[in-house]
Amino acid sequence: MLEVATLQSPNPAVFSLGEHHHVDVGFPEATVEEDDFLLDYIDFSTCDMPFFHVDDGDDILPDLEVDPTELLAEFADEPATTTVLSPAAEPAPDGCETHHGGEAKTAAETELPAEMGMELPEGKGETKGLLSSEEKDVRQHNDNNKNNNNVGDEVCSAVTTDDSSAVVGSENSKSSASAEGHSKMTSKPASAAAATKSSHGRRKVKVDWTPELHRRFVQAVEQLGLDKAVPSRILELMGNEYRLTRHNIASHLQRSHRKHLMAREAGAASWTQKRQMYAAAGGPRKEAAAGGGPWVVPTVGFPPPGTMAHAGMAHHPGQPPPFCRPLHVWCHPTGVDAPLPLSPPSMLPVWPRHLAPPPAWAHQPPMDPVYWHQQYNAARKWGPQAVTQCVPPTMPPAPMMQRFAAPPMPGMMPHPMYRPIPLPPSPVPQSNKVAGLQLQLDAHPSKESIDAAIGDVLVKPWLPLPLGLKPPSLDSVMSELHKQGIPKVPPAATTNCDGAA
DNA sequence: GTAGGAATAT
DNA sequence: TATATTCCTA
Repeated sequence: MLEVATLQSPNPAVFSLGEHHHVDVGFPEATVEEDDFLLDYIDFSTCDMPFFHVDDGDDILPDLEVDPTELLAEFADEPATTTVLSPAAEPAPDGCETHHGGEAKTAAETELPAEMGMELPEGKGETKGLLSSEEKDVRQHNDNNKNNNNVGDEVCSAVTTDDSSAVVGSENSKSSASAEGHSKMTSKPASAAAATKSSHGRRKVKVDWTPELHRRFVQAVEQLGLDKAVPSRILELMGNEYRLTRHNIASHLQRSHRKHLMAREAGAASWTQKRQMYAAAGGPRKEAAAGGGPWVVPTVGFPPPGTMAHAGMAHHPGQPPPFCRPLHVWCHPTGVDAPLPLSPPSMLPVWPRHLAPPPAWAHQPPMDPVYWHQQYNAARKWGPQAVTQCVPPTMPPAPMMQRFAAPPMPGMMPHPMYRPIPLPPSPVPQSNKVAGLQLQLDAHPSKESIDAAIGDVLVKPWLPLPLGLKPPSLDSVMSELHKQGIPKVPPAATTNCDGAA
């Protein structure tokens, strides 16, 4: 028998936006709070809603894009395969046996070692020039899956999604053993069969990155930390229940990152424009009387609209600034996880109303050098764009407005965050001289990294410094931090992550 | 040989 | 546009 349970989420994913968030996606170690919190880690850029609202639980597996007409046409050319594959003609116990039976007699199978399913290289490693009947088999079963919601078929469809899901190993091993045992005609693991099918020069069946799948992906990225979020590791964390390949992950990662950066740039342009408009207007506007609500132009640079800090930039004076999601990580391409439209987009807080205020950690960054090392690496890998600002849910008691990312989750890598550094006088009056602290990446940077960061501030349109003002010196930064009670830089942390002092 | 990631193809 | 595939590099 092929494994079935692993191909379905143990518990149907149920999300709600109510007061008590029932979040259960069957993701290991994910408690309700953690999971929910993870969602809020994600900068939905345009997103103010959790990734998705899933209550059907049936659409967990990646959908496979199959054109039935194409299948029919293909099968018309291969009668032998067609007859074997017909579920009606051969109602296999698990819905897959017919599938494997069909491929059993192909030349492809005879050429393939039984071990292929354990680790089939994707891409260039694919076997080429094999027969295509098996792939067609798979496709037909995929089609059946969509129509029948058959568990067994679901297994098959999941299998077809991938050719080398064995990266994780354990589950695949089970699958292999099952596949081997379930049919005399199938000595090959299910994934191997899929590999065969996808190895005729024909493109693999697309993985449909459903919201659930994407969410798992994001969770994995979050868990790993941006600097360690590489396809193989992501794949490990996601498990192989979706039968994804490293290339699937890599492709999605690449795409997501690209979108992320594009959104950043677009937002940067938007922000620059707004700032210019503000400058032309001559100062903060008071719109409360006009019914539009008061807002102030930020005193420090902010990421583009939709990012946390951008949202945080617009808070009512004297009131706690809205909390912002710290990590700008990718909405689902379909937009199902996209936020409700903000109106005006940049003026609303993004901290979910249904959530309790974040805990106190939001006000104080961890001082663990390892942590900052990770932040540094993340910034190095993803660039300063990957680092976003975040404001605490409530104004901290200290006369310093710090903006830090979400707290390190148990067992999770924390996120890049900004640290406060003194900000030169801003166009907006500051009641406190440290109220305009600008946040900067890397809590304990080397002087070089400070300079680099400052340079970035000067360069990045969304981190503008007032014209004619010079960035603060390192000494002034440290002095101010010391005044505010922030521990001095640990010696070990004063070096950058390359170990250079 | 393998993995990551950019570029390119579909 | 989303995804797969290829190619290059480390």
